[in-house]
Amino acid sequence: MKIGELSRRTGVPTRMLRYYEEQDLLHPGRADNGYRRYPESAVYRVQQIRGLLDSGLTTEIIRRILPFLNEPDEIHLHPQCLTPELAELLEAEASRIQQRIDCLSRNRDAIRAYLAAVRSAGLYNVDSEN
Amino acid sequence: MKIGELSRRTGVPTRMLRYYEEQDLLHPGRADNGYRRYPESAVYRVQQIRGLLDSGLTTEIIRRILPFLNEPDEIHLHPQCLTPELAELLEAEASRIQQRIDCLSRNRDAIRAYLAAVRSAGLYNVDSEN
DNA sequence: TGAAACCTTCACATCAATGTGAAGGCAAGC
DNA sequence: GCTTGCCTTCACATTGATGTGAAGGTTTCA
Repeated sequence: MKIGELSRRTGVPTRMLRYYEEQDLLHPGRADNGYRRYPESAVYRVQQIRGLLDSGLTTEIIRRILPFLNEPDEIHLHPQCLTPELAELLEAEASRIQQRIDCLSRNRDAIRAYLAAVRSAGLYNVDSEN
Repeated sequence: MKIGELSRRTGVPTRMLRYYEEQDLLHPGRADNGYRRYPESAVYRVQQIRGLLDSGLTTEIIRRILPFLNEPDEIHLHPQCLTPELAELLEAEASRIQQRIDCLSRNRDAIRAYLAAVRSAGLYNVDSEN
C-alpha cells in the first residue's frame, strides 16, 4: 500500500511515517515512480511504534529492540546472533520497561481507587441526568 | 529540606526541580531567606513525577491527576469535589495509562520470549567464561 | 487536456523537557 | 573576614518528536 493509505489506517501523519523511516524503524520498498510501498504488516508495525513512543521509549531504543519483537525471522532465532552484549541490552531494556509498567500500574490503581472511594461515599450519582 | 538535598536524594537536577515547580507539580514552602523548603514527602513525589514523565505522560496531565494520586486529603475525598467532568477526565486518563501498560507488557513479553527461545536453543551459553 | 488528489524532497518552525551559564545573595568553616 | 558552596532568578541553547509549507512530479478521472 502507499503512504497515504497507511496513514489513514493508522492515524499517523505521512510526515511521521517518513520520519520513522529516516529513523530506521520502517523500511518500505519503492515502486517504479519512487513511491513508497508498504506491506500489510506495516499497519501493526506502525501501531506498535506509536505505542512504544507514547510510552516514553525513544526512536533509538525502539530501533534496537524492534527486530526482536515481532519478526519470527529464522535469522534472529539462531543463537549465535545473540551476543552477550545484545542479550544484556535486551535484558536491560526489558527491565526498564518493567519499571514503567510498575509505575503506571501503581498510578492507575491510585486513580481507580480514588474514584471508587469517592463514589462509594454515595453523594455523587454516576447516573445523574443533570 | 533544601533543594540541593532533594536533588541528591532523587538524582534530579535542581534545574528540573525548579521547572517542575513552575509547572505546578511541586509546591515547596520558602524560608526567610527565600530558599525553597521541601517536606520529606517530596522525595517520593519527585520519584513519582519522574516515573510518569519517563512513561510518556506530560507535565500537564501529571499536574491534573497528581492531587488524586497520593494525598489522602480529606478535601479531595468529599464526593462533591468530583464533578462529572473530572470523573471523566480521570477515567480517560486511567484508560490511556492502561493502554500503555498493555503495550509495554506485550513488548516486554516478546523480548523475554525471544531471549528464552534463543537460549533454550542451547548454543549460547549464559555462563560462558570467554 | 486539465483539475484534483496523491506522491516526492527540502526546509524551517514549534513544543516539551532538559542543559548550561551568568550575575549575584546567603551561610558555614578556617 | 573571606573563601567556598549552595542558593536565587533570568535567559539562551539543545534535543526529540511533530507541524507546516513550498515546489514540483504522478495518477485518476471527467
